[in-house]
Amino acid sequence: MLRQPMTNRNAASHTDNRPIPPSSSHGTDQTVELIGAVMPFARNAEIYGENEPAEYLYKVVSGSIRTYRVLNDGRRQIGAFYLPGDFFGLEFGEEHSFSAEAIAECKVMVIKRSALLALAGRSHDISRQLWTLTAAELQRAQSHIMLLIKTAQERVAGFLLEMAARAPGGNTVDLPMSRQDIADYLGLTIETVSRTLTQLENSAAIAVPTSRHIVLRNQAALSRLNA
Amino acid sequence: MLRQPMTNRNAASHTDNRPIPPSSSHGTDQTVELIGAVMPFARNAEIYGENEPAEYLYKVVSGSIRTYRVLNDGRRQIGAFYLPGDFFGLEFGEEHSFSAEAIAECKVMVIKRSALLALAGRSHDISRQLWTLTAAELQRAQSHIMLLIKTAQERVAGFLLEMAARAPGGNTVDLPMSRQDIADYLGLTIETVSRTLTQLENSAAIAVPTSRHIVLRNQAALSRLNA
DNA sequence: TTTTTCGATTGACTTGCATCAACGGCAATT
DNA sequence: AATTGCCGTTGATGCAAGTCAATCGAAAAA
Repeated sequence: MLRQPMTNRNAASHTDNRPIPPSSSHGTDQTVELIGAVMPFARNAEIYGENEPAEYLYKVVSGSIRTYRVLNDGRRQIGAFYLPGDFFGLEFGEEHSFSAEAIAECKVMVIKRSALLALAGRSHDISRQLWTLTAAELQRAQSHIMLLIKTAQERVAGFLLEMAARAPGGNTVDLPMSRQDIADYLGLTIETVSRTLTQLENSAAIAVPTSRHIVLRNQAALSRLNA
Repeated sequence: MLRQPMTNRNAASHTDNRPIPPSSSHGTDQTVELIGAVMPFARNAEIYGENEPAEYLYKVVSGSIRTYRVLNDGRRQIGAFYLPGDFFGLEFGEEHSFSAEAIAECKVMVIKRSALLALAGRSHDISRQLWTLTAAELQRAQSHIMLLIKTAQERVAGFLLEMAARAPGGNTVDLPMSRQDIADYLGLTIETVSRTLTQLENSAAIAVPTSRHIVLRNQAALSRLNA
């Protein structure tokens, strides 16, 4: 159940990667990307920390992001993975409820929350978009809850299907994250994730040509496991 | 891991308890309770089912409600418990993502979603309230996720603290729900819930004068367990 | 009062997943 | 080519929680 304190040994490094002033703003479209500046982040760099004031909303341009919480004894729970096109870091309250890190080098569009909220006060369109984003997060969290009550096989199958549905590319999945990240998302250990993948491979449900690249051979079988 | 198909054997009965037309509507306050009719539900009556069109938003007047999903093999996951004053059943999409049942006799205020959405289109106040409700649900779901990765003791302790924080009444908690409901909320079995409660009682953290009535003797110890 | 029923508790056992530890492959560094 | 570190895989062992089954109460029914 327990694990070494802090999974991500080589986290941080984070050479004051704070948002810089917006560069390009184009007119007054009724869209949330209104006032975005693109920022690069290095592998494992922290984008924001839990309980920090939530000054920005973020959109993934390239690469991928994980959000997580750490319990007092060091167990880490990953809340979500965000892929290109996804928004993250939107808070209703004033503080971030998770920490966020870059999984690998990535580019992230940064949108000032105060500007967004001001805009939402005037535009029904914008305020509806904020509601939309929160509702999408809620759906994700609810599916996540359903995952966490299942067996190891079901969790891994569900995870693979989720990733396949999100990233384009037919029945093949490229995982940007490590086994440790997957384990911390699914509430398992890396060993169990690894073993489960080989089980699924042996039962011909998937193929694992390289460890970060997975082919879904029998999507129906995976779905059957999923629920 | 598995359990008999469908936990709630004696559910339903549900003698067409569908919402009746609103009775009292008072002016045009900028509040979500605008167009509510109070409806009674019997113990275990279904208020709505998963995937049914989400026609209404609900507010608990008295009694309590559980929402849940059932997996194909019969495992039930309770999404949340709702106590007097709580809203439930708000959906961003067109369908309910959980089923809802009355835990015991209860009264529920019923608010037409279409009217609410129309209103939200005109009132920033209302649309902000909708966002608020969704954001509150999201927070709950995220805490629920954190619960589900913990040990049995930690889950039960967390659950008791959550209930104590929500219902007034100092360090004493009245549980409206059965052990099976608690188990399905925490991803445990009734036996483990029961055993864990007696453990907590033996370690003087709580007292259990009657099975639905629990006294928090050492809130600090419970919080320490909680995370 | 006695009986019935349903929920809660307890005990014995089984098992799935975590833990611990060793090993192998790959990429970056020297 | 050799070294170092990281990441993933595999095997052996232990424990926490699940399963099965019996019993106990308390509340409802007779």
